[in-house]
Amino acid sequence: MKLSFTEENYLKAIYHLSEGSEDGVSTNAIAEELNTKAASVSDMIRKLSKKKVIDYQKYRGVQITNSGRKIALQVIRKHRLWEVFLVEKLDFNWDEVHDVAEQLEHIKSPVLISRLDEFLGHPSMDPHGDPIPDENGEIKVSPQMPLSDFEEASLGIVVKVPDSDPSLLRHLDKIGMRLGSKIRVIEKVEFDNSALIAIDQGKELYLSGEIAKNIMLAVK
Amino acid sequence: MKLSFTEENYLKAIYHLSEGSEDGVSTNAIAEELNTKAASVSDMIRKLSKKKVIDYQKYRGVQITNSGRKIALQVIRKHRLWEVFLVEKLDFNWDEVHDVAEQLEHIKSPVLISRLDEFLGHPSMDPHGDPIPDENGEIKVSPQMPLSDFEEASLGIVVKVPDSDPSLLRHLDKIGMRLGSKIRVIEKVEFDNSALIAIDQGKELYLSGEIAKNIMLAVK
DNA sequence: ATATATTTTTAGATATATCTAAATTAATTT
DNA sequence: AAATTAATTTAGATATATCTAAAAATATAT
Repeated sequence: MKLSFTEENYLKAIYHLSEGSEDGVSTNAIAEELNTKAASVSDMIRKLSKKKVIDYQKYRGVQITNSGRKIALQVIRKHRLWEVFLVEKLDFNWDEVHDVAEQLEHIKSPVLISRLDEFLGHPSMDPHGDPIPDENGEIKVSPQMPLSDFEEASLGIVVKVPDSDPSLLRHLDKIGMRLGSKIRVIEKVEFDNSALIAIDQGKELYLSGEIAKNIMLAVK
Repeated sequence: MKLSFTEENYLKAIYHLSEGSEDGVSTNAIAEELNTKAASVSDMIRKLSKKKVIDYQKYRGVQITNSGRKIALQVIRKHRLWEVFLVEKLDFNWDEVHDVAEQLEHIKSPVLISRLDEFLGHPSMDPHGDPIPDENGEIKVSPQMPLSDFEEASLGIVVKVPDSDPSLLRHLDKIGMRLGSKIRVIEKVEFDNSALIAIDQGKELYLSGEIAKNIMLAVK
């Protein structure tokens, strides 16, 4: 199955949007995710449906098929392996890799990715803590929960952060939060869902609810 | 100046075809180089001309401009650096890298290439002996001549081989010829332009004229 | 259950990159 | 210099990926 650059991006978006919910993915949701218009999405949905990578009934949203999921996971695998390469080998910061990986993930080569995987030592996660699917599309997910759902006086380890927002990642750099950081949730502010935390036993600081819900901590 | 994937490929082809000759590059020559039709080339030539990367007068062929040459050389720089990466870091053979590099050369990232260049130790040539232009598009060329032009009983070092023909490269592997190989031209056969040679003081063998004219040897 | 709002699809355009076939221009031969 | 051949361009299609505006279907509110 050969998909174009654009088709791969649609499929990836549909995969991400269908994670953690059984419902079909709506046209509008896809349009928003890809910064395009619902009309364009309708067209593309028809194409992808014809290629059997999604199931689609008019006005009922789409569901990714097994073969579609497999393709999406291979694209995601490539994206995350390239991110590891950029950070580990080329000294990119974690906020600089997303856009470049968005391009690199579409390079077509049967051998390139397996060789890259080997060169990098078969990493299990990318620089933001997202798991890297194996050649068969299998993913190992560790149990985790957003910082915002942790209770007062609880402890956790940062295992995942959003990968596509450089400004958030630079802010995390500034406050010294990285993968593996030990977080103590000291106090939760009901008014705005912000939280007072300490990072690696350091200075205490407030984290907005918006950030807190995007930081995933390991659940033992 | 932003060029599309396809525009970059046209410009690269025009650059290669205009090397070593002052004449304009013909529409047909470009079409053949890119395995497309003259009609398509005519369309693209108009576009590139409007962008001032080539000079063009109807029916008179095209000349690459300074700004066009600069862009072409940056694409070539990327292509060759990626080839070095694939061979040096990912253990690709020299006959496997061309097609992948054709894709990788179009990745747009201001920092990626300078970091890659540094990671690779600022290499001066690619796996086939082609020089890698620097950030300013400067190329250092060593004096060289095709094996076919060497006289009987002369000696030379292999400094360059064609990059885009895997079958030739695999053949060179088989006969043990690589960059740096010492070549002794023992005898030249007038009938078919083949040559009897010895590689690295090894066994003697005949090389067809077709191959001999594609192998570049250093001139003292 | 009817009216209103929202979502989704269709219809019709635009832009890129390609093609074939026909027309035009240039080059070559006699 | 006219005829022939070759090269190049134009005209008109096709396929992809996108858009806006209008129509149709579904969901929500009263």
